[in-house]
Amino acid sequence: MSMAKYPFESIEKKWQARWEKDKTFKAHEDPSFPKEKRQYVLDMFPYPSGAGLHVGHPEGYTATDIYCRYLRMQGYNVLHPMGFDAFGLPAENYAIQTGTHPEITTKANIERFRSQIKALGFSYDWDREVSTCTPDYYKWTQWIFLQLFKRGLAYEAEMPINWCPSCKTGLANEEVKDGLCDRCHTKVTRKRIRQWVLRITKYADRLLEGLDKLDWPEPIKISQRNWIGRSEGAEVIFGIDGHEETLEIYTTRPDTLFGATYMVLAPEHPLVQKITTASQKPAVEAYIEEAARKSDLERTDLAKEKTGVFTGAYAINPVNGARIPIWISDYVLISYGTGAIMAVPAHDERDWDFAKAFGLPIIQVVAAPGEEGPFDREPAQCTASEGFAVNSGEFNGLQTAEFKKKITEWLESRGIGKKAINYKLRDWLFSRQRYWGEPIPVVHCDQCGIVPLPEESLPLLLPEVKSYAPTGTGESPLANIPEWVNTTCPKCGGPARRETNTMPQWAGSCWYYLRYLDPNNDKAFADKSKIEYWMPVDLYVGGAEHAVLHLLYSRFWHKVLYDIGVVNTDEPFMRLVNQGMILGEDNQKMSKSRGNVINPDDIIREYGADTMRMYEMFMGPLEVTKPWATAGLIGVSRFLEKAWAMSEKPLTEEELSLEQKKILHKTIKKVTADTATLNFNTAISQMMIFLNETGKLEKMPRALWEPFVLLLAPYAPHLGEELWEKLGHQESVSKASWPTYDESLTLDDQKEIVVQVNGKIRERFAVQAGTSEESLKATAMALPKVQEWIAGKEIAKVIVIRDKLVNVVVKG
RNA sequence: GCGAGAGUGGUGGAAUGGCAGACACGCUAGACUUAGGAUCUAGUGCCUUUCGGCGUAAGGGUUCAAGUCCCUUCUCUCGCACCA
Repeated sequence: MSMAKYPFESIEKKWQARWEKDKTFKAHEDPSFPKEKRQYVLDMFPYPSGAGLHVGHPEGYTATDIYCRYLRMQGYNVLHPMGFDAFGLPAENYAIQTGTHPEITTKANIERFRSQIKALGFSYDWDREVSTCTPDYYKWTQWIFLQLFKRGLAYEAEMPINWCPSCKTGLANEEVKDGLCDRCHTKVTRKRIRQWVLRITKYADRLLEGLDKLDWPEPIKISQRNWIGRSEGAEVIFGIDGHEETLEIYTTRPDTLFGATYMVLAPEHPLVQKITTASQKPAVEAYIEEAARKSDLERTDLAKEKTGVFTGAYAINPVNGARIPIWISDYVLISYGTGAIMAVPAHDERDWDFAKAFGLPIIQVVAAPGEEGPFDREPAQCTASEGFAVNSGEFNGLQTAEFKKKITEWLESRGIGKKAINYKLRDWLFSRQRYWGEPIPVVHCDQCGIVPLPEESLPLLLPEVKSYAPTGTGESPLANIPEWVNTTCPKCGGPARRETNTMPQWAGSCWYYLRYLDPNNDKAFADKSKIEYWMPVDLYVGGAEHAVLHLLYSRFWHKVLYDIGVVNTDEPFMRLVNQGMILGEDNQKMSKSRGNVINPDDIIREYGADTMRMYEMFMGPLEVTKPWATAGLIGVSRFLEKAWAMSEKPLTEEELSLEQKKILHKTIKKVTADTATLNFNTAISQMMIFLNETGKLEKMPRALWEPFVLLLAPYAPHLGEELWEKLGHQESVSKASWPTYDESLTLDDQKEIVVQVNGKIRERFAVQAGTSEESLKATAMALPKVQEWIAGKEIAKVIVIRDKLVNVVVKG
């Protein structure tokens, strides 16, 4: 007899319609749930691309969905929303090509995404859906910007920035990877342009410290720490021979001051023009020009030889009065520290390379512990490690750490230096010269300067434009609409011009988790009581690619909102889990060009959403990168068919046998523990074991089947509902209680004891659980096999582990 | 270069320091049936006729006992990358 394919198409359609109609998963701020019985479980919302949902999306979404359904059945009030990160370049680039308004494209894409997501049966509260591109949403993005502005955290600056010639917009440092645009992989160039910048550096320390209390994957925390890149050192002032000006440098190794044999300024350093001697001027100017032309990629190419030019000027080392040449080189960055360094070639790899290239002197000032001189010759190699001081006058012999402290004090007492802290983190370049983003709500007034729009006037709507093409001059297409640009100053009423830059895509996603709390509020971004009720987010699941972008920006905004007093915690996301990437069947990243893309729609059509969901969870641990295998999907599909077939068998009301109770309670225990810890693959495996063991039954006892259906329901929610209904229940299975287990029924009363001789398994025997060590030992020793193996040998000792093993250790 | 993570059957993957390979795919044989990605039964790490031996990237160590802990090396993946 062939097994009937279970009718997933009709079942899934039926329950999706039911959930929608009944608003089964609508979340209410019900005060009867105590704080610890409320959970905010958040997915990273998708950018609704034209390509539709990718198999990667359902992975994280299924994980949180199973977890949420489990929590609800455990008596939690759960907030589980979904929305769309809807501003962004692809829709705008499409608009440039076709003239279709990005809003139209975006809306269509959102429709498609929403229906694809709904087809997977996730238990979102769809009444809370948000899109970052709607005016009622971006009104509050603009409002937050105004709060940043008022606190001096948003400022205008004209500075050289990362410029993507293809996207025709500026990029934040975080959006540049290997010197290429993170989005289109075009080589990033530098461009000097008027920008809006957010003072994230002011929060560097708090962003760093806040990490300690977060339950986040350690690699993500490390990435953020590295990105912030806090370092402690000293600023030291060098005199310049024949000049009034002084040269300030930053170093983390003030203990190597005596080893400074030359200085290097970034080509852009303002002192360069002043100190360059007439004879060096042509060479210096040429070098500066060349450096300016280079892309960041060319400039930071490690493989390349060090380049540089002597300025003709000399600095005076404050510790010993030495007169040392001042060079310029592009290996020194204008944007870090003071844009100038003292070069200690003996103890810094970069300086060493430079000194070798230009024949500059190298003086050893740090010796390894135990190293014996002489120290008066040029060292054979560069070492950055710590040790004790040599060639450092009165400081000779001091350990590195102590020397650092002493010399910093020494410099400080003479007013020529001080302790200093630096960060790699730069302020966040926040403006984009593009159309499809939130307009920045300020005007430029000749009388009043930069004037923020009054909060009551928000949202400042994105106007219609004739052409979406970037001007390429560093201004957005908005600049081409005089009737929009020309306005009046809200302060003095005089003529003023609107800001034509827009915000980056990150702006909307910085705070969307707050809007879900109260998505229709037009008085505030969210009502305080609702923030109190749900925040912070208990579990946040998404891809690791947002390690430093979204997750750092969000934390920054959240801290600002906390400082203003409008949110209740200074961190938004307490626990973070990264789902691993799903590769193609060929073990390569899925991509159109490789032709290995799996479309979720096809899988759902052929196997059903429950199979799709469950297979993605069965593939392996959530956090791990793993390849898709449609062959493996069949195993899950068979399992669900088996479950369906089981439900077709007659139901009995008889008592369970002890064996049946045991497999049931073991299964409840394992599935409960593994679902709570997001170990879905092993939970599914246990459910398979359950069905394998009970599958032979001709009739199904209700007491065995009902709890199993409850366990299955979060994983295969449509089938779960159908099976629950077939059991005679009126209410949704999601309203039922999670089954409990009796610990004593999960334990075996017969144990197999392994007998080893010298650690090798030689025999086994069965025994009542809890049998004493003495008894186990006696039984084991008496076994003929064991006797054979130990014959004629001296017994050194016998290790006995209750319920597990006996290991006889023999000599000879 | 620095940092993080990972290397287990033909495949995806299981294993509080205590039976390596659960579960699933695939494969082999058989049953049942006709064509349903069927289903059911048995088997399936390698070597060996058996006894047994060997096996978790490689090598060493700790331990009665190591996939698991420690050291060295190799390979792969992902971040960061002249930040002084």
